[in-house]
Amino acid sequence: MNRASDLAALAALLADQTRAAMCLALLDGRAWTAGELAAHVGVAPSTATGHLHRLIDGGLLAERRQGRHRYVQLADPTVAHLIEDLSARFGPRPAPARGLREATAGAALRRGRTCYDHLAGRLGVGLTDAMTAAGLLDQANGFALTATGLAWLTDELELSPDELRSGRRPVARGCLDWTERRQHLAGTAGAQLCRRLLDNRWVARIGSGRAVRLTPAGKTALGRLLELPDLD
Amino acid sequence: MNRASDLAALAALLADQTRAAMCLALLDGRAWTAGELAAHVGVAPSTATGHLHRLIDGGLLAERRQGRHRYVQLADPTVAHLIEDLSARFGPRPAPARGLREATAGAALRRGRTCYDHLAGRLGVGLTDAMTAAGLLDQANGFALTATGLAWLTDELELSPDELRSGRRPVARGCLDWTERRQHLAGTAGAQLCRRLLDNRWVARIGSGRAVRLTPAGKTALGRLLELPDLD
DNA sequence: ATGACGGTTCGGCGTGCGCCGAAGGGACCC
DNA sequence: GGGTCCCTTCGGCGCACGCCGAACCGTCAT
Repeated sequence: MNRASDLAALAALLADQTRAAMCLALLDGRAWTAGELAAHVGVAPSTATGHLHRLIDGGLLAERRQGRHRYVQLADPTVAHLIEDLSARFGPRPAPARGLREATAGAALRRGRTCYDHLAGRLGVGLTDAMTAAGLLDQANGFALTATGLAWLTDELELSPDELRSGRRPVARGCLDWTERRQHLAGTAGAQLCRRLLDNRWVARIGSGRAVRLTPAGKTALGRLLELPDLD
Repeated sequence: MNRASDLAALAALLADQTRAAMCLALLDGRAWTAGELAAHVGVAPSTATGHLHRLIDGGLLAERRQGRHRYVQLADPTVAHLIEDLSARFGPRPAPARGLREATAGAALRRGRTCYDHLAGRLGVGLTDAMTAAGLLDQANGFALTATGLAWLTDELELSPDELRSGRRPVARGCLDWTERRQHLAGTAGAQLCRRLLDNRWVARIGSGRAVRLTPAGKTALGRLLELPDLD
């Protein structure tokens, strides 16, 4: 009985179109100000304040006050995973693409983007497939790094073994992509890998959104380590 | 924009206490009649009808009409996983346990139960741990069967390899238990394993609910295959 | 045929909640 | 200090939705 009200209360946080749009925007993993979010989802600042209160009280969002700004972001990776999981129940949006500007932006997003803290889009899925083909990842019987996969991350990409297995978060887990309808690597391994590729400038952000692209340097460097498919 | 309304619409289905209670009841994986559900959650039959309509239209539930009865159950395993995932965000309910009857029922549930179509509770977690210790399951770098684990299921427990890798559902996946706060085996492997243990009468249902127990026969048989921990 | 039963449809009631604009309070800049 | 900016609180409006009881419709029993 009480369990049901907890579940209902949690679901109610996402059951409003405005709050849902806020959470989807925050899936980029970055901190937004209250005003930015209000403008992005198209409501008055006062309305946004109320929504943010509820989301923070419900534990989905975390806030950081700084001067006269109030930054807000997803409380932790499990929240991002929850929202991705829920979103995955809908088919890929064919993207109406009204103008050339939106069309190319949509195409860039489908090509590669960050999904909270790891890589998604064709880039994320392609990388995951390449790692699977190389025997680094086991996708057939679940979703886990193989022993060689773990060694590859620490030796070739110089990720810290300690950071990889920190906390309760699983090292490797699948995250269902809403455009590709395919699993891609998430978990701490996915997050660390994404960070390393960005740090190395093998992958770079396009503009200020979630879209990313493989740089020429990244293409050659990764090509030496894996059999990369053609990522358009 | 449209994506947000989809997400909100899906969440709205679970955002009502009555519908949430219905879904939690259906987590036992069985088909309930509309009247049973109405009585269980404490609303009038007419109210239940409306809720069931929405849940079915939203794709969370599937119906099967039979004579003057209308049976309803969760549409597919991904729905069960979704609800379990959401529920896992709350701590374990300490179970107020008003009377002896409820206390023992709660204890039985914590000891072992089915979670939609696989085993949970201490039994499910213990079995998962034993399989991990035996090198059948990799929990450290994700959640996947090892090659020997796959062979064990087909050779020792005579599960059909074809059935194991049928459809889009992953063979092995972790499901977070709300009493133990630990992962246990789900996915087709978890479902097939549960079915086999019930068929063998190594595990038996207690009464008509979700509670199950290890039978003496099951204890000796499984003890030959694994290093089973003490399951109280 | 008659009645019991499970489920559904419909109308009506109450309320919870999402929205806004106006007014107020800190933080920052000059 | 004055002005600007970001955010918040408050009051009020209106819609959406959850609830029930009454009436109705098949199905199954006797």
